[in-house]
Amino acid sequence: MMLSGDIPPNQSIYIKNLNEKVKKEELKRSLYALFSQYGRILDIVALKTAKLRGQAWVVFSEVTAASNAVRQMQNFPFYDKPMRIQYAKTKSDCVAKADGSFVPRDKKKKQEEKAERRRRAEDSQQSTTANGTRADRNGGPTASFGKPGAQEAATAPNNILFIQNLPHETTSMMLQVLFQQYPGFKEVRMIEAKPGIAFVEFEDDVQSSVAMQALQGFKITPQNPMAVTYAKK
DNA sequence: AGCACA
Repeated sequence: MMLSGDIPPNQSIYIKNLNEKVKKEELKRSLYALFSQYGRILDIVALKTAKLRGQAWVVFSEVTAASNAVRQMQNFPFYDKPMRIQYAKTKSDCVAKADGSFVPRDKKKKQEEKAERRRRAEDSQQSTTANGTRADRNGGPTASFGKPGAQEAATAPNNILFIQNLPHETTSMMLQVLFQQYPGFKEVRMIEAKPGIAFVEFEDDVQSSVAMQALQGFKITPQNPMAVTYAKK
C-alpha cells in the first residue's frame, strides 16, 4: 500500500504548506537543520515565485532517509504550519547529474526525455557518491556514539537538546555562551552528579534543531566533539 | 493548492 498520494519512493521529498513569510535562505537553513538528522542532504530547492512559494524539495543521498523523513516529519509544525510531505515526483537535477542522466532542459518541452531516462536507468544502477555534497560545518561526521551502527535512531524532535561527550570541566556558562547565539535559547541545565552531559532548552523544536545542526560536533577541547541529540520526551 | 532545479 503506497501512502502519500500514490507517488513512488524517491530520494527527494516534496514539502508543501510551508510558511510563505519565511525568507528563502532561512527556510533552507531550517529545513537543512531539521532534515539532516535523517541522512545526508545533497540539495535543498526552494523558490519564492508565485507558483512555487510555500514549497521546497529536500534531496537525500538515500531513499531510506527520505522515507523516514516523510513518515516522521509528516505534519511537523514548522513556523506554525504543519508540513505536508510527499516523495518528489521526479528525480532532482543534482541526482541526475551525479548518475549521468542529467539533460539540461531547454525551456520548453521536457516530457520527451522521461522515456529515455527510464531506458537508461536499466543498465547502470551505480550509485557512486562522487558528487560534491554540501560543505560540512564544524566537526564533521561525529554521529555514531553509544552503540556502533545505531546511527539511524533519530529521536523525535524536541525543544530540549541533550549534549554528550563534554569535557568534565565544562560549566553551564560555557555552554550558555555557545548556545545563546541561536534564536530561541532559554537555558542550560547540568547535573552535578553526571559530568559530561547537559540539557539545553529552546523555545521550540525548530530553534533547537537549528542550534543542534550548528553545534553538532563542536569541540570544546580537541578530544571532545560534542554529540547533540534531542532529549527524550 | 501549487512538483523545480536562476
